[in-house]
Amino acid sequence: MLQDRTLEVLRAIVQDYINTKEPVGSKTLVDRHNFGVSSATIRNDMALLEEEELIVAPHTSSGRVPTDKGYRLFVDRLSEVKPLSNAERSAIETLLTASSDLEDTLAKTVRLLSHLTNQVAMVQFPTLGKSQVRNIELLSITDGKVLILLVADNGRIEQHMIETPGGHELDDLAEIRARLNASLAGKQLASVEGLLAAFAENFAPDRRALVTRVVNGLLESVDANRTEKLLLAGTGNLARRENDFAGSITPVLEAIEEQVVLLRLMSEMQSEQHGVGVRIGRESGVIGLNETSLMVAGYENQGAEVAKLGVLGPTRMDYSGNIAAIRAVARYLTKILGE
Amino acid sequence: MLQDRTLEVLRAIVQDYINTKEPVGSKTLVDRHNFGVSSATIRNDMALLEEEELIVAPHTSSGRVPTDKGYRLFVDRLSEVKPLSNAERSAIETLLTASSDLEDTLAKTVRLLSHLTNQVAMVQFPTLGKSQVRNIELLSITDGKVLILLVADNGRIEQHMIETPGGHELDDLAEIRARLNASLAGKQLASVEGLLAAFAENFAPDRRALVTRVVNGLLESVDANRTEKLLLAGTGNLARRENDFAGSITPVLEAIEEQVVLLRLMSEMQSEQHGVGVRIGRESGVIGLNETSLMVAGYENQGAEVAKLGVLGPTRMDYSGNIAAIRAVARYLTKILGE
DNA sequence: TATTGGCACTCAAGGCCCCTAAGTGCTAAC
DNA sequence: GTTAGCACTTAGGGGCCTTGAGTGCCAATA
Repeated sequence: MLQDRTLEVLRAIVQDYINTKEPVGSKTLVDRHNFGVSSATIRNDMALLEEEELIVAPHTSSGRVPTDKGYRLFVDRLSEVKPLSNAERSAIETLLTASSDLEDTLAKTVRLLSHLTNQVAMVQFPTLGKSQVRNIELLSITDGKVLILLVADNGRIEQHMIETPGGHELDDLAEIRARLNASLAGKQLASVEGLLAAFAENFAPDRRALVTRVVNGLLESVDANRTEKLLLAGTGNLARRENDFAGSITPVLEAIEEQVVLLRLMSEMQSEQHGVGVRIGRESGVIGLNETSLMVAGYENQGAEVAKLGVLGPTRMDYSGNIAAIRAVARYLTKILGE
Repeated sequence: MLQDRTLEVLRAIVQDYINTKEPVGSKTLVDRHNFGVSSATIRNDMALLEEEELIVAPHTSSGRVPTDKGYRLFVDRLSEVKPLSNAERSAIETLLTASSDLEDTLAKTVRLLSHLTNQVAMVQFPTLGKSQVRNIELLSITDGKVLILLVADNGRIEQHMIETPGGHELDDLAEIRARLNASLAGKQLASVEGLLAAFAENFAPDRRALVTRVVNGLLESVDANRTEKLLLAGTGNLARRENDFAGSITPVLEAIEEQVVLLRLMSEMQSEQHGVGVRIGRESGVIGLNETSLMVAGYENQGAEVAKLGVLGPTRMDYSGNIAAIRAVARYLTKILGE
């Protein structure tokens, strides 16, 4: 087991490396922090840390750099949540104002988070999984087109256009709509598929084709919403930190565009430290994200976690500060969604 | 006036520079193309081109590179549209399939375009400017919330949530909806504001508060839609071409995120060469886009141009090939939207 | 036993020098 | 108008050296 001072040394290395961007050596370390011991002692500690694969030396003779494992230990056991500055706090409160439009609110949130952290920020749309159907509407757009509208109680609204080749009577639509709402309103979205299994059978045979089309469209809506949506901001910050990446940032930008991967990762991540989940470097298991860390926290609506938000950036990032920012934004978003 | 051969030299310089990424000199030029004259003659031609500021030498003694003005002349007078390969043609036809959902179709389009050109691709949503109101719906979501739905005849659907603090009667909503549709259906979106000026006055005083809220919400919808929407793909390609930028790609990524600027540029651009509008380097007047070129073409729906699509990349790009790809995609999109 | 000073060693980075390859402009001849 | 020839320029690469920050190890110390 590593001694206390040795861990302090690790913490100092992580912090200095994050600040200076330079591999940190024993001499500079004792200069900057007052450990009360000599650099030779620190060297011994560093040898231990290196043995544990918490730090590495890029070249035989230059300072040390934290490994993924080192960052992990730092995040898990050594970092304190850096309290937000007043400026940050007030930025959150002024920029993040309530709006009845969910998309507006989330767009503001993601921009705010990217400014606070100087990283790429991500906000997931509320998932429909646990939420309920509030309303279903069927709108006749033209003779051959019907718009299906699915309103969920998490504020999310999905629209899906279907075609009705044979045309459709307004009365029929109204009836289908009424029966759909009767069957589904207040029900869990996850249960919709089951509830609609035999839905078409209640209709006269000559209308079943239309009903089936509507039902399929609705199921697609539900499904499209299970496929979560993501808002992003601050991709420019990635280029600004390019030197933090050994290779190119191309694969990172590609992973970002391929939102599916990010969404999967976000869903898998459980909150760990201080309510924020962290994936460091290769922990994500995604090739393009080898050198990036993700940090996410959940936000709530009506008492239940509905989705996540977080940031993505090079492994060399300010974990303490970002954890604080993410937590604060998640809490504040939860609060204004509740209003 | 520049002679024919001199212009041929410019074309050769542009093409070689695009291919090799190296400043091109007189000797290599005569090696690669058979001009039938010596390198000394070419040198004279190059001196003329330099005088006209069509090319520059990065350092006193190395090959020449086209200027923005040089690219411009190339695009306007020297480039031929490179016919698409069969592979490209079939890629367009297989990837771009009709779907009744506008967003789906555009998302596919933008990805396709980015693959064809290896650049950042952009597709603008149909603008509402010239299009008409097809339908307006008011949906009661909860007691205090009403969802306004604006369906335009270009396939675009806008949703906007408003609050009704005092609650609202379903009958009232139905009446407002009916009268809104009576006044607005089939009318130009641009005229909506004028048509609604005195709309609230037709209602009993005790309902006017609600009506006013609905009208304001609807106007916001119309307005939100004038603010056009943009889909992007292929930002990773930007990083891949990073060496083509003297500075960082950060400002470019920022300009991309700040879609407003891009949208304004796209709207301003008129089709020039072969139906494709081109802005080269500083022509855009946008600081962050000094070193990038934009190329856009319009696509149509129901016989009228509804929006644009195009690509963005470093000024050193394959103009001929990209013009061909953009044209083809724009035409194909027009075609499947017509179905 | 943990800490320390001392020391020999390593190595990346930067400066310097020189050379080469590709290119240029100019001039005089064709 | 074109060309050969020539003197000149310069970025970039290779080689060489120095420097500075850092290391590991060891014997001495508290």
